[in-house]
Amino acid sequence: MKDLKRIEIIDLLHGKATDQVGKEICVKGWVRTKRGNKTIAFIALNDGTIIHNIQVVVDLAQFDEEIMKRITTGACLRVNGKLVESMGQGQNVEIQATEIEIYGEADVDTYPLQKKGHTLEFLREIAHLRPRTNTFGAIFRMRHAMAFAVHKFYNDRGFFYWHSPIITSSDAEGAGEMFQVTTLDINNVPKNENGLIDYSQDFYGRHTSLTVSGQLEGELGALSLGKIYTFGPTFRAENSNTPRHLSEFWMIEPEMAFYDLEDNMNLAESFIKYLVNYALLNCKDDLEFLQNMYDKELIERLQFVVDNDFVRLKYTEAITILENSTQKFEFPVGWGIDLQSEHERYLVEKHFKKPVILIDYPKEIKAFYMKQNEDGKTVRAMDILFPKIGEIIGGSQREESLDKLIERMEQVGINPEEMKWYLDTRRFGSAPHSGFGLGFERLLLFVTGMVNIRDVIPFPRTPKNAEF
RNA sequence: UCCUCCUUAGCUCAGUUGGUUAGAGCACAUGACUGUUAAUCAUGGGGUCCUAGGUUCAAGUCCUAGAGGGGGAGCCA
Repeated sequence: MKDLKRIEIIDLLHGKATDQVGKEICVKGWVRTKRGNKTIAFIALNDGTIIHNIQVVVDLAQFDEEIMKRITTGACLRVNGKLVESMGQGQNVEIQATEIEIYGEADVDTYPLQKKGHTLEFLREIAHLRPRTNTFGAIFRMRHAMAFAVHKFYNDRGFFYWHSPIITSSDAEGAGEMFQVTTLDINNVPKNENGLIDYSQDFYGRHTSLTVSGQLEGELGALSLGKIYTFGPTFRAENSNTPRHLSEFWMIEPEMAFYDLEDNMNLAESFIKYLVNYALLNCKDDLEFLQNMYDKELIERLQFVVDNDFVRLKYTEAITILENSTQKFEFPVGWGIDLQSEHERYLVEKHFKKPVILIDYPKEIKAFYMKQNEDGKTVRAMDILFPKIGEIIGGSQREESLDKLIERMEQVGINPEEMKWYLDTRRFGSAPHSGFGLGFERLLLFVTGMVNIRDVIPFPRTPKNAEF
């Protein structure tokens, strides 16, 4: 077989290789469909670079019947052929095959993917093969684009990418149940004289867990480098079985010295708009596919978010709106309650019909590190609520006063002694600062139009499910 | 964790008041067709009715328990 340089399908279809028309080229990829008659076959070949396929035209008089039989949906091919303008409709160019090598066959009796559509539930059971479908190819290309855009956004604004630890000894982050990390033999755990587990014999000589948030370590970065962001995996051992929760997910947590809550909101809003706009500009083919297949208003909704200001509202005002609404709520509304899903949905989807930033929550329902307002009742918290997916961002201005922070920790039962390293930020050169966390997969739900969070991460981790 | 619905061919599903040999579409195989676009048409093969118990002359169908999945709730990002 002639040794030709491989050209990626994205370059063939997006014009970068138009000068190749009339020449013999090489493409490599996986067979999506094969159809045809006794004299001619059409193979739709996809190499993952783009959602579209290149059509390979095979004159059956020139190829052995046995080779053609082995070319089935899912097989991987190396094809040499002449790039020509297509004689059929549906594509501009196609390849008239001269030589075909089969890299890998896909047995039709056992290969689970077919030409026709599958349910997302079925594809979840074969998560190791689903990236070969149009849908998941589009989603995971967009996942990459969004991750890249995150770094570009912050780099362009002078933020530093800060690596907070994945293994942590702090269990006071207060964001949820933690996965324990240990090398102790769990069948024969060493005990101390009090009958408790003797962690001094463990790998780190102490009790350790997987992080539930990089925020506390992020504050250390902000109070030295000025503006940092983290972007890494996060783990929560909550028994949450919903389409919006994973036990292993990715979170972006910027933290900025000298930012107040207003600055924090401005950053968060421009960040989300930047990401959505980046998707509109750079993921056009994939968005159009997802819109056609799953969500007819997807692109319109993304454009709406880019073009419109988010509503900014104090918690107290939100309670008033809810109390004055004619809507019947399952959970009663009153100042001091933690807003339920139905309340958030009413505000975002019915009352304002826009993303909403809620601020100044009662201190009792928020974390200890949030800055207390002068009213003595509320804290400088902000949640950004999105249609359909709910809370996409949670953040706050942080309490910079050492005394107030210690007082609040004692009120909620956290021992300040164990958080000495964190309190040192307030003890030495404390500064006003703010930050927030964005759930990466929740953002992906919004930009892809998917409705189940298990469909926007390659290998979802949820309670009772850690296959692959 | 709670509520609720679902589990029948490789996939998506039908299956009546419990009753003879469990069906369809797609996929797959074979054949037809000189260019198809999720090609089309014809023919054919293909079943642990989720698992374990129970009721009954008789269970895919009814009952109990379990497993897996969907949706909703809580927790949150």
